[in-house]
Amino acid sequence: MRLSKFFMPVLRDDPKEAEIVSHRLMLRCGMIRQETGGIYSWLPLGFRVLTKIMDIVREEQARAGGLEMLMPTIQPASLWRESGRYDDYGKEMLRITDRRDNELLYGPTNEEMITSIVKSSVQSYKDLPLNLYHIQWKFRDEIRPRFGVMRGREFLMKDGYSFDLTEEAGREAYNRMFVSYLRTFAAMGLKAIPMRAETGPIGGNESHEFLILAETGESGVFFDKAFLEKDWSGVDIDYDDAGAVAGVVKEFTSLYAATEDIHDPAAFEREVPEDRRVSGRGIEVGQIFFFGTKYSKPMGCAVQGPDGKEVYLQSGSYGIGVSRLVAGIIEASHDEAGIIWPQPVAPFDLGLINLRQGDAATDGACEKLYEELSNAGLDVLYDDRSDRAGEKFTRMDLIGLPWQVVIGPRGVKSGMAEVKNRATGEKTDVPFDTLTGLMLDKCTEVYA
RNA sequence: CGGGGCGUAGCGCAGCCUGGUAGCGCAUCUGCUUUGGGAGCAGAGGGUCGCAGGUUCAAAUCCUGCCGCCCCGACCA
Repeated sequence: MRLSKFFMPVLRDDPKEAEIVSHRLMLRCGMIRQETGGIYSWLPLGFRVLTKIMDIVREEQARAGGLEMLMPTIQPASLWRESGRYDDYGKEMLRITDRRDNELLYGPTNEEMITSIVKSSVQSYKDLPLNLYHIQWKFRDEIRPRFGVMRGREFLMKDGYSFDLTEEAGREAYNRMFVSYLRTFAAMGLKAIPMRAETGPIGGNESHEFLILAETGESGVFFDKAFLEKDWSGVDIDYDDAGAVAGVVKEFTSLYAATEDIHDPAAFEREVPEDRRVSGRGIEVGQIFFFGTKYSKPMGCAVQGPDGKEVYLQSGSYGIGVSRLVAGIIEASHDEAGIIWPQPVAPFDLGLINLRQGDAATDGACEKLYEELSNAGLDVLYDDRSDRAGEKFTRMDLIGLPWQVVIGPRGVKSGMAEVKNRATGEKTDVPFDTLTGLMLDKCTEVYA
């Protein structure tokens, strides 16, 4: 992508409404634009990151047996009356009336709808297990939306639902999602610590929240230092091996980790040696629930078992805050100059900077490299604008692509490009003819 | 919902107290000179001063009502 043809309205000054760093940087980079309180447009740069995150979610869901589908944003109120949540949900639910006076709502989550779908289409235990998910916009009319897309009213969420015949099978489904979440966040370059959680309005008997550490996080967290020492990328798993899956879950849940809501100081002190106790702040990026028959029973979602008897399905639900992750990743990965994208979610693999746009030799070298890098399959943002060098450097640092390839008249003379690692700031001179190979290696390295 | 703050050009702000018909920086456009970490000079364009009433010869400025946004708290992916 040529910057001259891209839409990336970068702001030179900090917008006054943005307090926290991710919100500020997202606005400054031209990733998002607020339309009204807690509701945002995603501009091309931001949308690219959102898409990268969705790609990773889809890949890991597929691996763990999740089937993607798409349910609507608007739901009939009748569905929610069946589960009894229409009245429980309160003002957070946006209620709408259509022209025929039908009561509708903008979905804050989809347990009812998915249960209804499964109920109407699944009659036999032979059709189980099922694990269905979608990535769809949700609306929760928060009392106080804030911090940009971190706590928006409209937000993009991956929500998945499992249906099993027995409680044991349901718990195995929960475990598979637990492990897949570890993998999903790790694939984005994050360490998301699973913490025992309250079930809230979703209900149920078991739940874990996944939190990434960030100073600006909304939740206070307490956990065993061992989490920081773990190698998340090493969670390679055979999802068909229930014992192995349960082993990973046990490994992660046997260590103390809790948010302030349910933190038990006595247990913390008992279970974790003093020098290993860590407290800090975290951002919740995912939550999983196992709630058994909480929805299947009131909604009559049952199948015939092998013995011919009707059995209510055992369910869980599994959410990932996709749009929140964009902000969460920035909170976890930035410096004074701007964002530092982990490679897997970066909007582009690298930025190519032409320091002297209009100079025939420099333009020629840049065009050639741009073509070469692109043909190699890399996603390149080519800064071909005629701005001054300083502005280009500052802007590229701000948007935080993992690698910068800098080409100016000096380098063209010596046949060298300067390659800068955004995270470390390290700069290396690389001959033009080996550049593409090197960048291809760098950009496709498994994220560690 | 309680408490605090803010709405003036694309962005950041001054002007308001003490009414006299709108200004600064950056950005934008044109030209020339520059060009390896947010250039210089010269010129130009751009604003129903959040909205609606009221007071006044005259309102960005004073009064009333409304709307929107941000921050702190109780709730949440």
